[in-house]
Amino acid sequence: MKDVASRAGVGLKTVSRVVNGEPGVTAGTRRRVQEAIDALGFRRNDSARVLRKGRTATVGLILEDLADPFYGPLSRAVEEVARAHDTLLINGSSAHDANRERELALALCARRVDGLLVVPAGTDHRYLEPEMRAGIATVFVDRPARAVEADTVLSDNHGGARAGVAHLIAHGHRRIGYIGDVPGIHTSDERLRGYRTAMEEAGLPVRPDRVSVGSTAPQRVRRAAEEMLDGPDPVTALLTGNNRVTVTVVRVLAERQPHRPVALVGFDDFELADLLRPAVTVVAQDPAGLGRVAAQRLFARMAQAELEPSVVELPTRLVVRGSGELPPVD
Amino acid sequence: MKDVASRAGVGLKTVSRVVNGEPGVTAGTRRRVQEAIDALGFRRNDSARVLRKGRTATVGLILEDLADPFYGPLSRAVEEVARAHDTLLINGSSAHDANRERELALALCARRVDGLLVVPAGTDHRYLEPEMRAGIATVFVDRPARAVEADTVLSDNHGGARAGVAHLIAHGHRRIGYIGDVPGIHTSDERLRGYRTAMEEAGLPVRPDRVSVGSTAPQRVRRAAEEMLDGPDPVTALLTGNNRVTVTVVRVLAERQPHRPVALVGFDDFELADLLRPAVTVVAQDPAGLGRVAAQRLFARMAQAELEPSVVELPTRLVVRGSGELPPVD
DNA sequence: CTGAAAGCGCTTACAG
DNA sequence: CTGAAAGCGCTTACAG
Repeated sequence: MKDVASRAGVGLKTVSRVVNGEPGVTAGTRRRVQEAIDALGFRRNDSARVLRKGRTATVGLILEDLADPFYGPLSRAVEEVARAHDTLLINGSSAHDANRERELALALCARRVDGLLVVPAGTDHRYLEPEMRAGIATVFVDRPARAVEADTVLSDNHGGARAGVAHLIAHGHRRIGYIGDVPGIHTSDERLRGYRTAMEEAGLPVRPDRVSVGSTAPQRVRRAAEEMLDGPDPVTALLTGNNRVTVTVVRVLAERQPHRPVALVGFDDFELADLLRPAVTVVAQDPAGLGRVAAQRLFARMAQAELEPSVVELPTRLVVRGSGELPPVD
Repeated sequence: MKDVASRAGVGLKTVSRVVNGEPGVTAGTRRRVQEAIDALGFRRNDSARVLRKGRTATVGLILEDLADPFYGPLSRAVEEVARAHDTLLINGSSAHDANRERELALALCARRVDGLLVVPAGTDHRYLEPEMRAGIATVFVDRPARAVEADTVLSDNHGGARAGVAHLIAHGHRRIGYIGDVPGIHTSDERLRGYRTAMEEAGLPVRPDRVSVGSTAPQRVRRAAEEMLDGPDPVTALLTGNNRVTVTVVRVLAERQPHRPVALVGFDDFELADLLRPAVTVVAQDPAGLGRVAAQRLFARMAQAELEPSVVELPTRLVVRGSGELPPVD
């Protein structure tokens, strides 16, 4: 910038004005400066700009795994909102690891992102309190923070699971199993609670051998499903707690064809669910909606730091396709 | 940092040493500084650091759409390589728009990312030459840059499509159609070329009414498929040019069941392809491999700017599942 | 072992 | 309309 100024024979500030399209420069001067810029191949360094301005025009998004199809649309929706605010997005995957989440979040804060969106992997987010006090706007998505009061955008996990099980009950099922994710994860706990609620509302027993929570690794899910299907008092229907679980259970059921058909409702929609036979009935979340609403809240808070923390819960939607409407077969 | 120094009664440089864990500070001094840091809630500002150091420890990745399942694993693989180099990743979606690609790339360059990975949407990348000359390492992924010589990592699109069509021919098909993406996109052109090569090698005619390229919008693909299936001289097999096209064609074929079965090989693998009936035979790319290899090349170039530009082509893999082995039915 | 000065590349506040 | 000075928050190069 100094070189441009001396080459154009003007002051530093004039170059700055031209580069930023500010008024108060005669056409002639502007042209001379522009020529110097072109000749020297000058490109403004936004890092230096940031240092003076105090805003980085960057927000961070920490999620579990960018390769999971649930997070692609979520991240993309955040990006679109950020773009509308001329802001770039730094993505980071915690890989389901609380330490990695923390490292990433603090690295983003050290870069002074203007805002931070976090899908919590960890169970204690007090480490973010100093950052939030220091002015980094923070919104939690998909799961609430633990031990910290902050803006949060969730799906109605309890209501969705409850509706899914009620649907199975309405189709005559009484022996319904639940296979879900690791306990302690908010979404996982809420969906299990929804299962319990629906069962209790129908006066049905919640038997421990019909509830299996743990890793979503195919091996574990497969074993859990087989135990429920092959026991002495086998289930006639299943609710699966997320898309990873659903996919494995669909595989297990497909292998058993043309055995006794088992009804299935999956939490989370997935591509091609309608093309499977039977097509899979799901409780659909809106990942893009989660991202959009959370990002909008983030920018609102960035503009107005003194907002009261709010919790928003987005509705889920039961998508009827066939697998959830199979009648019970003993 | 100034406040910390005066509170601890030391110089600025000593604080810097403590913050960065550099040697040459007595334990007592270190402790005093640390106490001041804690008391004041000091957090180093990495933006300022960047300005002095010249490195931002950030790389950018521009792809088409983060919500597309092809790019999730690719982006994630880049992130892992970046993480191994203590570098953050800024993602940006061009949304298939050349102008948006350019805006994003230049915005990332203005922030002085150390490196840039680009899945080209545009057809002329000369706009990046000044940035590359100025020292921003750049690698193109999945498609080559136009009008610029640079590192490039591709899939073997021609070979993959050729193998897919040869597979259909080996199963007795002679009337084989190709439905692909917009012409002008490198991957699209190469796959079409692979189709032609295989047909010509078998002495089969490449008829214009059996080749349809254009938008991957379901509506267009559906019409293209129906024309080839319902014409006077209908195809007995199809090669689809990417995952978006495959999904739509699978839908069309499923709706026509139990009509005359049509063989299908899809370019790109997709989740649950094995659960469809028939399971879908595909030419699988390795999106994570593309991301990994490209990112490794990027960091190699960042370390050693004078490397000769190279082009790497990753192999594809034919995954036999059933749809590609259906015999021709007239 | 420790620190004062200069500087990274911009913008802000002010004066002319 | 234009520019010189100060400063954003660090690190580098050097001296003590």
